[in-house]
Amino acid sequence: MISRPLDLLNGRLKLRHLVLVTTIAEQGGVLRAAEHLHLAQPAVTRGLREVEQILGVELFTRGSRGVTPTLFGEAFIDHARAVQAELRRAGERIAGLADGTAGTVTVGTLLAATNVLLPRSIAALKAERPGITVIVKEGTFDSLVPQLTGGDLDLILGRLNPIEDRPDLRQLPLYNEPVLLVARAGHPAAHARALADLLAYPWILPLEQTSLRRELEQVFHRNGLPLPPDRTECTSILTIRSLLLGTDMIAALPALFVRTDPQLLELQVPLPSVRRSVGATLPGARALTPAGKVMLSHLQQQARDLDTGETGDPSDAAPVGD
Amino acid sequence: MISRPLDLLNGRLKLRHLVLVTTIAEQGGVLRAAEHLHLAQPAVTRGLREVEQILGVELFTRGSRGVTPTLFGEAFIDHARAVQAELRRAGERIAGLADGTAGTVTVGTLLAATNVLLPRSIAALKAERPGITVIVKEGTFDSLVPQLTGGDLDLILGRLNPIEDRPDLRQLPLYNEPVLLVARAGHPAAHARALADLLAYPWILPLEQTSLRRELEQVFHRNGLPLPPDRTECTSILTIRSLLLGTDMIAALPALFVRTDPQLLELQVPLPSVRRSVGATLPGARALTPAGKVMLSHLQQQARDLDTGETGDPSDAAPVGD
DNA sequence: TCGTTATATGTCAGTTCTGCTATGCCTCCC
DNA sequence: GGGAGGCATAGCAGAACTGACATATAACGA
Repeated sequence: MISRPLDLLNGRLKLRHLVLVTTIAEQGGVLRAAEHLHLAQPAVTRGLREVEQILGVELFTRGSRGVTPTLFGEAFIDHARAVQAELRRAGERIAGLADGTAGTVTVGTLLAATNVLLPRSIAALKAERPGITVIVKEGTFDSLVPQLTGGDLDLILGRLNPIEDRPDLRQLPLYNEPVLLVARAGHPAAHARALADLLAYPWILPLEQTSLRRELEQVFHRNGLPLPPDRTECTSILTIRSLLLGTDMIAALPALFVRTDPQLLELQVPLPSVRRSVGATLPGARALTPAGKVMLSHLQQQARDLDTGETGDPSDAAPVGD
Repeated sequence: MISRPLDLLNGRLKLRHLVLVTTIAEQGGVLRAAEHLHLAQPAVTRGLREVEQILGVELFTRGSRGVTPTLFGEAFIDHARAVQAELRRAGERIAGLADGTAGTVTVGTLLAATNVLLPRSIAALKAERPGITVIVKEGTFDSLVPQLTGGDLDLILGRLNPIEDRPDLRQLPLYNEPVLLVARAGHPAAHARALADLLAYPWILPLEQTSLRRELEQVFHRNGLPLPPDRTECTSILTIRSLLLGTDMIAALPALFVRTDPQLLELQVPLPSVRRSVGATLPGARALTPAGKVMLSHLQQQARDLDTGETGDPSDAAPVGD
């Protein structure tokens, strides 16, 4: 007596059958369903009989004033509605992913962009597309690149590193932000003008894996100076700031950190040879996801705003290469 | 930039497309999917392109060692799987409803059958088809009939009432169970042999709407007796039992109540004219649901057991236990 | 009893679907 | 640089699907 559980995926059942059944149920009659679907009545009747034949049960009892669902009809209508709802969701999801209304963008960030550019861009993105999930992963360039090529990251944001040896990456400059030497307000070397005058103080340097560190080492080297003997290596920006405020330490930090913090002092020793271009590093092969594109466009917009806000100072034009 | 949310129910998308996509995803390649579906490879390729054209996005990136889902592919595959799962459930549900593996049966019950027949039948039904939900509604025949014809009940179980005036009902006798006069063990009238001897005691009678009440009145009438002057009307079996045990009241009850309760005493005054047939009342028009049919078949089986058990040895109509 | 309302059935034409075979074009791997 | 594996494309024939029209049938109500 127990029949086998009906394979509805063998091709006989069509989606139109589901639409048909739910429409008949909603309209309460074959005729009304027909006009609602812009069909002639026999087409609807036949469609209904097809479904009933496929299922092997009667879905509606035909009355003289329309049709009413049977026990099976009630059950099947539920499932038919569920399927259609699922397909509607699928459509919305695909459309959302395609136009960047939904989706996820994962941004790897170096120190440079995290202070102003990234928060502003996220805020702007969220204002326009609340459906996009943003994930931020902090790290060094070397630790983020494998995640980028592996597909875990959509883009890396930060001071642009040389990538001549990485043809699978491409870079997109966003704005220029000089690196400044920084100390607390009231630091004894506040008015120093030469790098040599700062050697005696303790320094906070970036980790050796970072390109900023390498560039700083070159700065000392070109000036014929050794690295400062008293060194702390640190990437945690909160730690750096506390150290700066609590001691006489000196650090090299992106300009936007300093200029948004009244307790920090910009020293008058420029670092002209340090690359100042901040931008996004993207995978060369893979195309950006729609959500990633939207994020990138906001990054570009916010970067433009930063640059124009900064044009009062004409001294920072071209990045220095080597 | 925001596209309209993709109508996937306009007839272009087919269920086979969904199967196609999930199979390709599972098999990791068009070719493997093709052989898994017993198709040639071009058919699969074309089907995939159809879906992609319908959705307007690429679902798989074609590689040289198969295909891998894109962002959209991942999303769409989820929904496609959900749809297929829903249809599988629909198939199981319909099949279950059709063969009585699932579903609901709602039984209206009068006093008579509730003690032994119904519990046993429910137990047997549940043992065979745990998926069937059983709902029991107690009431008088008159109150249950509208629910039966209205579709709220599948059948009414109990002492059969005359229904000559109801052509929209039909009855199915199940077994015979006499109505006995009952009192507590040790009742002063324990050995009375005539109805007249019992008139002086207080009686519990069924409500006036019930047919048993009418038949009892006829019994008194035929014996030339008035109704007992001291009367309580009650249908609650628990109340009746307590009253019987705690007082000298007399009641007319189905035999199976008395014979399964050692504290109750069967009086030696028979009621031969009271109908003894217990059965099911069914709607004449509507067909029984599958679950209803299964319930009815168990009722018939259990009724047969009761009848044979009673012809062999009337004393051990063992209760189902509780 | 006759019209009204609704569903069922038969027939038919155009279109789409669905499968196939044959073949082309990549990319990776010897 | 030539297989081998794997996806894309073209063309085609038969099956099915999908729709319409005309008409039959059933139930209800005035």
